[in-house]
Amino acid sequence: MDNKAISKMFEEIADMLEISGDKYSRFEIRAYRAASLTIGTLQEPIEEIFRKGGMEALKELPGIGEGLAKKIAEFIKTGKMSKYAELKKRYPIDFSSLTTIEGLGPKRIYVLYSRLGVKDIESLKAAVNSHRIMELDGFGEKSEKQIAESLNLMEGNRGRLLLGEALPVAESMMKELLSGAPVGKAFIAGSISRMRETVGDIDLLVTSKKPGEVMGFFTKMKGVTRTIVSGPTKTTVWLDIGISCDLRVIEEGSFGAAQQYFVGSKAHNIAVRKIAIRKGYKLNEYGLFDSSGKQVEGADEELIYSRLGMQHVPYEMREDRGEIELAQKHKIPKLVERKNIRGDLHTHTKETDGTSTIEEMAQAAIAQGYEYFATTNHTKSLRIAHGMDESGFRKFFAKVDLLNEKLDGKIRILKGAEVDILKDGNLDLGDKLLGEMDCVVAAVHSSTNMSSDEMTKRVEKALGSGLVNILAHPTGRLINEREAYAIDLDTIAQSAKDNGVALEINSFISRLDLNDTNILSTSKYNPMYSIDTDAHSTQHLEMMRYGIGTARRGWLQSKSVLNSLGLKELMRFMNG
DNA sequence: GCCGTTTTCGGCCCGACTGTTTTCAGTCG
Repeated sequence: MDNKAISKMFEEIADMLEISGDKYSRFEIRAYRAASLTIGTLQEPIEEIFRKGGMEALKELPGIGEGLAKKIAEFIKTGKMSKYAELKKRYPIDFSSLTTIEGLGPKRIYVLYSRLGVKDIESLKAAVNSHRIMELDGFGEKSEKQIAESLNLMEGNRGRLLLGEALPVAESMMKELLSGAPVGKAFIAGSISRMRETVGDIDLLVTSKKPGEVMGFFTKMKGVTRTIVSGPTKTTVWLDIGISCDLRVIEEGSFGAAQQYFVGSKAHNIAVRKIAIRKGYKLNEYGLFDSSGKQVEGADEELIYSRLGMQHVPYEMREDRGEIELAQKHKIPKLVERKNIRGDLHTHTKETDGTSTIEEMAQAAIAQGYEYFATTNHTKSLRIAHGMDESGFRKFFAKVDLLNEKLDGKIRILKGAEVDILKDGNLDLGDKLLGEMDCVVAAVHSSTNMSSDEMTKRVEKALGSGLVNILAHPTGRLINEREAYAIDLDTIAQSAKDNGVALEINSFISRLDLNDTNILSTSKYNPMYSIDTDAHSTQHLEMMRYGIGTARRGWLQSKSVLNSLGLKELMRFMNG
């Protein structure tokens, strides 16, 4: 994907312009940084956008105009960006890695380069070891030590964590703060609150009249390995899980404004603050202020949006992807919620690669408050997961029948399978058995490196079989591990709609597949979506919230969610 | 370099913390 490369280049161009001392204004530099943010957080490949819509489509992206669109097009077509190359010749410095060092920005990196020849991490390490950094203007003993520490930390840095890894940690920290420190309200903000699939740091927000005490408690909490910065309102610590955690302490009267500010995203906030300015206000984390400097809103987030003529925006939508305009028109959709979910349609048991029995899964699903759930074990060609053949399924289903009787309507277990879509598009179980099942989930698990054309045809054939109800993890990606396989989701979404097949939003923390942008882009075909956990144990049923978060990031409403239907309507869809 | 209910020029989001330059620039989010 070129997105990362282009985003990095724009950021480095900004860094180089900043130290060049040339005629460039700080606003021009800011424009490059804004564009870098836009492209870096884009989840559709930029070359795809360019291929479909050309220069015009590029210019529709926030912060991209004529000039930058040209540079992007140049890079997509030639693999080079002349502006970047020219500057790089003048400054052969690896800004993108050096700026990851705590306390180093372009200006100080340039000092290190011109005085000590530092141009990458290796030469920075050498400079630290020679103890020559502390002698430089603008540096001192502390700066050198901070750089040394940050270099050490780099080795253990895990980068962005999965949402499903970070959120439970944030929740337990929140609990510890509430029970041990003098705090009133407490709130998890940042990308976690927006349910982004990966998380770069944890942002916590609390109200307190004794900020000093709160900060003291916070820096000694479980999992905190060192304090990075510490002031009266803001403290940053490093956690043993390999990311940092910010705590902001504010007063009750500013809680809503602080929420608005720290939920983000940055792009959303900048857009909202511009609206505030146009209306004669100033918005910051302490409140909304009129031209005389008087606070007119602050405690309640909803009232801030309302004062700006906007509807309250659900956290998951705050990415500056069109939600600002919807909020101004009061047309924010009512997004799907946990309480709409009436069952889970993709789960496994011990019979294949799960670790819980069907009885345990049933009890756990009852505890979730579900009306139904589908047990969908793997089929025979997936040997690694001990996939079952026809006789295995028949034996298992006999057991399910007995259990359904025993449960006496407390929950309905639907008999199903996660059937492999074979290389030729055929399904990995006999039609007769598949036809008898309540819920057939189909998935690609093998031969994933075929062309987009072949893969699309393969999956289309399966969807057209009349036997499939749900297409599981449609792109096959594993976050931070494996790219999506090549497939044309537009064709697949249309085919799913035509064949009465639901597209899965797989809630497993390393999958989240479809992802938010996939949902946004396939919604125009109006297919149904099924938010499932792919649980391999009873605990995994808890992952439903990540799938719901992803669905909400894709602006999904419950009317498009298959498993928000009651059992009767669900069966009508399955048999239809 | 971007952008427009201030629309083709003239603005451009806002504040906290740190180290070191005795008054603030650089960095960060």
